[in-house]
Order: sequence, then structure tokens, then C-alpha cells
Amino acid sequence: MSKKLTSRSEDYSKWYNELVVKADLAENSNVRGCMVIKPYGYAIWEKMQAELDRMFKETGHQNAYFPLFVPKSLFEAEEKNAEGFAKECAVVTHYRLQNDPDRKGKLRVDPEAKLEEELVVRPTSEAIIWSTYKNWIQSYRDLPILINQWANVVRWEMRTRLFLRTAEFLWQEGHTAHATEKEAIAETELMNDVYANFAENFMAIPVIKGIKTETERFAGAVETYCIEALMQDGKALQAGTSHFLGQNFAKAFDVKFANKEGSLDYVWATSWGVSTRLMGALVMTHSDDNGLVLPPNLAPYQVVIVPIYKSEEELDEILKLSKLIISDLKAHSISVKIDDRDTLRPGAKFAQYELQGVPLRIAIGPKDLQNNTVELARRDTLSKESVNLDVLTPTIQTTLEAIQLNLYKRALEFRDSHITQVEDFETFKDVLETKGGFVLAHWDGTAETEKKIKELTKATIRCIPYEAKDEEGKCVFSGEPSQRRVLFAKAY
RNA sequence: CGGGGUGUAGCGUAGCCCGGUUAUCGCGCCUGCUUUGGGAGCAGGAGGUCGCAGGUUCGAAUCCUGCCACCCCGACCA
Repeated sequence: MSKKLTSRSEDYSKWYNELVVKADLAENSNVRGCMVIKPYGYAIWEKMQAELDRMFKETGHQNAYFPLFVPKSLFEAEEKNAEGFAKECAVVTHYRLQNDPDRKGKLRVDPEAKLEEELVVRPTSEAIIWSTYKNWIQSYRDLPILINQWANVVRWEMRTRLFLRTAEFLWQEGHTAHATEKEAIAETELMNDVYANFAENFMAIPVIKGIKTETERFAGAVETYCIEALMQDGKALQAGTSHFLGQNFAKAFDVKFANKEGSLDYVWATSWGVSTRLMGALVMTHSDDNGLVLPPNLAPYQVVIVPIYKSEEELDEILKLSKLIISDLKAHSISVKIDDRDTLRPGAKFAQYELQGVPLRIAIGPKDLQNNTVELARRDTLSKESVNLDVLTPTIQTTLEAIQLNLYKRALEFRDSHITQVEDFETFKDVLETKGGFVLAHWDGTAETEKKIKELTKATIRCIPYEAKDEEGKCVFSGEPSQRRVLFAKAY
């Protein structure tokens, strides 16, 4: 693992920026904490979108789109939700610019063009969606509504951080409406499972499923389920959330339906989302000192071919052979790119594709032409082997699978070796400071203790894990009785 | 918004304290030749509102004032 990863956060941010920017993944646009997602990074996001979309549809959901602007009166309807987001809202107050009479060639906001009601740029879409659902729901026959939206949202954070907390970010947000509490809770849990499966099987990022404490709960939710991942520097990252909203939004927006018994009842709701933050998680989970390491499932191209040649004739022969390799790989649904630029030497290309995290690299040179082989290099282990052309495609197939599994296994081993069970507060502090990672400890269940621990250690309760067993114990801080252990960590 | 720091070519930087020829160096870029199994070498070349706006001065990247942006630490958060 990288030196920089294990050291202090200022070094870490340098590592992160270097990698991400130089890896062509994204670039801080220097505009209020927004980011430009470059083509290579966006290709990764598209892979994530495609797989998530598939999983959503498999579980009965449909896509739809709702407005970016939320009239303030709608936004404030659900009080807790509004209060929670009020401090970070961008607000549209005017709809027109005009020439500035005082400064030639400049524009100013037309003071005559003030909106009667301000429009909030959505920080999340519950309000606008529930005001719409109101008109869609009358009977239990209209339920459930299972809708997902791919969108951008804006949260005007005081402090931004590339990928992890940008002012504008891309995400998906699911918003469902149900006739019963039981069904809504089942949906909330189902989607948290979908996220966990996606993170682990597709992104090779191990996560812990759990429930948030009241303090960490989504504004307006009754219960927040989440998946928590551990980054290589020992800090936790909330990778996805799924909220059981109870009847809060139905009551705020007056969404009632006639049930089978003929009486009116408020609708039960859920919402759930993951964002481009997952790309940050990807980078911080798998990358090493040589750059990104992409799981084959997410790689824009899984294999890159680098020809090594001295003469035109050699190049022609290599290209001819490459064409055969490429068509065979494509026939097996393996994405491949050939880099036949003659402006860079092979070594420079090797370095570049390592920086981009391409899972497999094929090098073909004169020796290979002679021996009927190619050189196959793995990004995850940085190992190289000579492979006979006869078995190349099957070898690549199995190696890609092996890389996907190995990345998960490696991350899991790291994660599991950084879950420490502690009994007393001194050890608690010590583990957080020296080792980092998750700390499993008893907690008395009060927000005061949670707050004090945060003040003293900067650690928060990431979640109460599903797997937490009933176990008599004493709170690591207060000594009060506790029924189960919860998961603490310093978090992004 | 509070504390600290930074802003000089596409990127990274020297110069600033103590004002003075044509603003330093590396990477990258362009041209040519030689190269090509792990980030090539040589020669030549292009590229700058020194963050922005004022001020002091014969003269400002350098000193002063204001503003803006970014980074780190807090508060806030996916």
C-alpha cells in the first residue's frame, strides 16, 4: 500500500489530486467546488449507471425526471427536511440579466426581474416529487409508485472536496410510495441490499450494512439505512443511503389514499441514493502509488494493447495480429483498446495505462511474433507473464475475473483487519489515532455521548450494523449499560 | 463564517523579506535527426494580463489597501 495513504490527511489529499487529475479522471474546475468529469472518468460513471439501472429495473423500478427548481413554499413543507438542508441551498431569485449602465460590456441582474417566489435549486428532490405524487395517488390501486431519477443536485457546502463533497454532484435518487409501513420498510431494506451488492460485486468495495443513529439520520426520515466503506487511509465513507420516510412527506404534502377498507390513510414513503462520491470511493479503495486500479467491471477498456516495434514492417505485422486478438476479445464481450501512437515510446504508454488503472495490458513485440506469444501484465498485482496466442482469450477472461475477485478480497482483508473491538475509552482513542479504521464498541444510546465522543476523537457512529448481536456491555464512554456494539470511525 | 496558507506559461516552481536590465528552472508543447521489451537523447523553437483592482514610487512579481479564487484545520455534509 502507498506510503502517502497511510500518512496524514494533507499528504493524502495531494495523492488524491495528483492521481485523479493526472489520471484524466476528473479535474477540479476551480468553480465553487464543482468538478469537471473528464471523458475517462465519465465512462466509469456510465458503467456504474448502467449496472445500477439494470438492478433498479430488475427490482421493479422505472426512471422519470422531475424539475431542478423547487419553489420555496414546496421546499419548506416538510419541516425537518427543509431545516436540514436550508443552510446549503442555492436559491434563484431573478430570471433576467441586462447591460450594466455603469460598466460597459458587463451584465448585471435586472432588478425588475425579481421572482415573486424564490426557487430553490434541489439539494434533493423529496419536496418536488411528493408535491407531484399528491396528484398521482388516490387509491391503493395507484400504489406502489417505484420511481428513480438520474439527476444533478446542488448542496452549497462551506467546504468542498473533489468527488466526496462537491457543490454540484450527479446521483440517482429513488422515491417510492407504498400502501403499508411494512412494504415501505421492505423497500428501504431491499434498496440498501441492492447498493451493498453493487458496491461489493461490481465495484469490489466491501461495505458494512447498518442503520444510522438519530443524529446521523437523513433530515425528514424515520430511519436511515446505509452502507459504509473503509478507505485505505483508515477513514470511513458513507457509500449509499436508503431512507424509510414513514408518513412524514405524505403528511407534509397531504398525500392520502383510499385503502381496501375504504378509509383514507397517508402514504408510506422511501427514498434512496448513491452519487458520484462512489467514484471517490473507487479511487480511495483500490488505487496504489502507480495510479488508479479499476475493477474490470468498471474499466472503460479492460485490455490495452501496446505494440513494440522498430520498423514499419514489424508494426504492420503486430497490427495485423492485434486485429485478430481484438476481434476475438470483442466476440467474448471484452473491451479492448490498441495504442498504436508512434509519438510515445512503450515505457511511457505502460506508465500511462497504469495511471488509468487499465486491468490488463498486452505488449506485443518482435520476440512475441517469433514465439507466437504476447506479454500479459496485470494492473492489480503488477505481474507479467508470457501467454501463448492459442490460449490468450480464455486466459484474459479468467484473469479479468481473477482481478475483480482479488481486488475485492484485498479490500476486504484490509477492511476486516481494521475493525477493532475495544472496551475502554483510552484504547478507543488510541486505536483511532494510531491504527484508524472502524472501532466496534458499546454505546449507551444517547445523543449526548455520541456528541462528546465526536468532540473528543472526531469519530462518529457510522452505523449500527445489521450484524450487531445482542450483547450485554457497558458504554465505552459513559459506562452505562448497552445492548449491542456500534461502529465508530473517523469519516469523510 | 472563524483560524492558517497559497496564487508567477498547460502543470510544478525560483524570485518577494531588502523594489532596479529582456521574470528563473524543470516537465509538457512545436521542428529536425537518432531512437522504441518500463516514463528516450541531442539540437533548435514557441509560449507570460506575475489572481483582479487601486495606491506609493523615476521605476512594482516584490511595498500598501481592497477584492476574488483555491488549499488545510474547524462548524456543515452524500
